[in-house]
Amino acid sequence: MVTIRDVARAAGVSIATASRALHKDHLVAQSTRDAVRAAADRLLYSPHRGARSLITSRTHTIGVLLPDLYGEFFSEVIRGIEETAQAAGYHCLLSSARRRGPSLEAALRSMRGRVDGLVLMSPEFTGDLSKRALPTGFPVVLLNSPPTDVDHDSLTVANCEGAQAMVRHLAGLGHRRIAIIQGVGGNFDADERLRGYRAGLHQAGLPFAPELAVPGDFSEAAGEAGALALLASGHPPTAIFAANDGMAIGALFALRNSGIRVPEDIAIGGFDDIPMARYVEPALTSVHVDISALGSRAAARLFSALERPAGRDFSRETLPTTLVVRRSCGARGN
Amino acid sequence: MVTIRDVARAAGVSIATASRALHKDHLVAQSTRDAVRAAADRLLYSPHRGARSLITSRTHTIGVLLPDLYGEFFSEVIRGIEETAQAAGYHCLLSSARRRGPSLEAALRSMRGRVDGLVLMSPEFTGDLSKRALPTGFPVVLLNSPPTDVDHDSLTVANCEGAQAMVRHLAGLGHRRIAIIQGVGGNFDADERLRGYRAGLHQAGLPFAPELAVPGDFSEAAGEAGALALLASGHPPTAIFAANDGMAIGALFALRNSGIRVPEDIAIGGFDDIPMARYVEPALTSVHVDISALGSRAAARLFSALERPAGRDFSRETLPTTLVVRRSCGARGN
DNA sequence: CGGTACATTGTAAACGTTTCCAAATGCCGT
DNA sequence: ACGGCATTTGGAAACGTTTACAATGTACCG
Repeated sequence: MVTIRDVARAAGVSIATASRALHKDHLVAQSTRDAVRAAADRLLYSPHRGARSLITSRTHTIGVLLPDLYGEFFSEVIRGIEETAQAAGYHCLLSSARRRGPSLEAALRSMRGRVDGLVLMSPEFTGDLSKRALPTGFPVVLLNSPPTDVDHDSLTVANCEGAQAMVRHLAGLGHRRIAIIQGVGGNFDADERLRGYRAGLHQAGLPFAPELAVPGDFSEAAGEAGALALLASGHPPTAIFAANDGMAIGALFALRNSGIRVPEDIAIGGFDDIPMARYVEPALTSVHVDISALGSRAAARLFSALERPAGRDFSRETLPTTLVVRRSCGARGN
Repeated sequence: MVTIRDVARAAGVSIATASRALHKDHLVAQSTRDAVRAAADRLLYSPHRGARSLITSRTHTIGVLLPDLYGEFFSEVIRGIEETAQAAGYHCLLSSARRRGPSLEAALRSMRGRVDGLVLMSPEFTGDLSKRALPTGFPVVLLNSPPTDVDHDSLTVANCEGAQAMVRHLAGLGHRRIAIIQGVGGNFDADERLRGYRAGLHQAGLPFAPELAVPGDFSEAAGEAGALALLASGHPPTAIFAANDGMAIGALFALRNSGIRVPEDIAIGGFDDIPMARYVEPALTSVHVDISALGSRAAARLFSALERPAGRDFSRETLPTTLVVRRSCGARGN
């Protein structure tokens, strides 16, 4: 492993000069700079980032901690983050913490000294563990976390509004029995989408019927199960709002297998508008979220926080959602 | 930022003792060990990994370098890698290098001193740059790379066999004009699948017709375009083999929009069997690859290489593929 | 009671960088 | 000719760890 010491020796200078020649150009003579650069190239030198970070206390790496890695949603978030990070000259240390609590805390602590900041998506984040798990003042951008935490930047999508728009749209098509397949309880996104669902019902003058709100966990399998449960309930709904596209696609699958036509017999709407949504049959009506932009913006926010280290006020931004009407909801013209 | 020095002072011992108390249990008295641990807990100490890696020359991090981050395939690979890494106490440094050449080389070099080893998926990897970009002897596991490189472990899927099985299956259903929507040229997976396609044709006694081999790039959009091109060609095929599921789904979409029934008018087969394959309509016949296991095994292989540092012989393993018959190919019973 | 072995602890070097500070060199103005 | 300044360089400290080695104390054995 070739170190800067080897480069210095090869170029016939001290390691201090070698170090300077490799970045701070103006402090070193042109000729020695060239010599050092040449030597470095020849020896295929590349600096040991760990050692550098020790002295500069900058790792040029951000941590990315997600609740899970399955599915297009997280995939797109990661893509957005990584793209922005790479453009800014940063690396991404990726980790998934399946549940909160000690596991999340341990994951956070194990990142110390490895990352300059953190993008943390934890819809179940309660805000209390940051004190224990993170050095105070450590730059963190929270993704889709409850608004209880005011000590960090945070980025959310307009869950409630989006869900409400979806339900309003379905009601506008004449549906009076609109079911929801929920996300997992205690999850901020899930709760907000449920809230939007209820608000939409209320706005349309429809009652909230508990038997039309079935549980789920954002997986395709849960969508299947949810749809089947609704069918089995004797008095099925005429429209189903799934709290994410994965479940909507699972529901679509289950209905098709049960001989139910979508949208003629039952209309379906999803949430997130993952890339796959437009390709399924029938194409899925969904609440569009610019997922990769969510990641992108989170990373960008983090980098700007890394520039202005302290004394800044934390912001909370909500990304807008838009209803994307496709065939699965049965609106005419699609 | 609390260092081991603070912990030592708080516990009233030297930093050496503090360090020892935190892992090498047997070299320190029980009482002091407890005292140090208590102090560390109280101060929320967690060691600076960069500093530690400097002396141990172990980062407990592996680099993951993928050609792209879009789509379920990469997403599943990442999931498999991360899961295994986490179980082994390792972190993942994720990066995407859109093309080979300087960008890939730079990405590799920028990882020096940050990672203990590397999982590198580069289907266009030519093997020559490893000398320049990587220290010799640096543990690397290649994913889906051409077999030209014998200096590294490598993991591949049975591309050729899988494609061949698919074509054989389609031919067995009576199809005589079987088209392929190819992957991007120069890509190892793409080339192998094309080779399997030709072998399958040959085996079925069918000629290779150049006009039935349209280009693609593994994206849904390419699948759409490919299918439309085949339709526009005056004499369309009766079956289409898309070199991955993304393109197959795109093709499905295009055919549906063109009023072509699948599988009645045209049969379709894909490759990879991404999770979404079974949910589309009609469910997609595909060549199953255990994608997350691919990532998992790559990581496991890397870890075992990290144990036995040198002098080992490099292995090349090929993951088997199995044909999964669903409705899109028109086989009876599905 | 002296010596040896062991258990426990501390001192200091090392890892590969960056950067502060001082030293060396050459140039200029007076 | 000489002091002062600018430019370029090197020595050495520092970052937070781990660990080889030395030092201390204690117990046991003869």
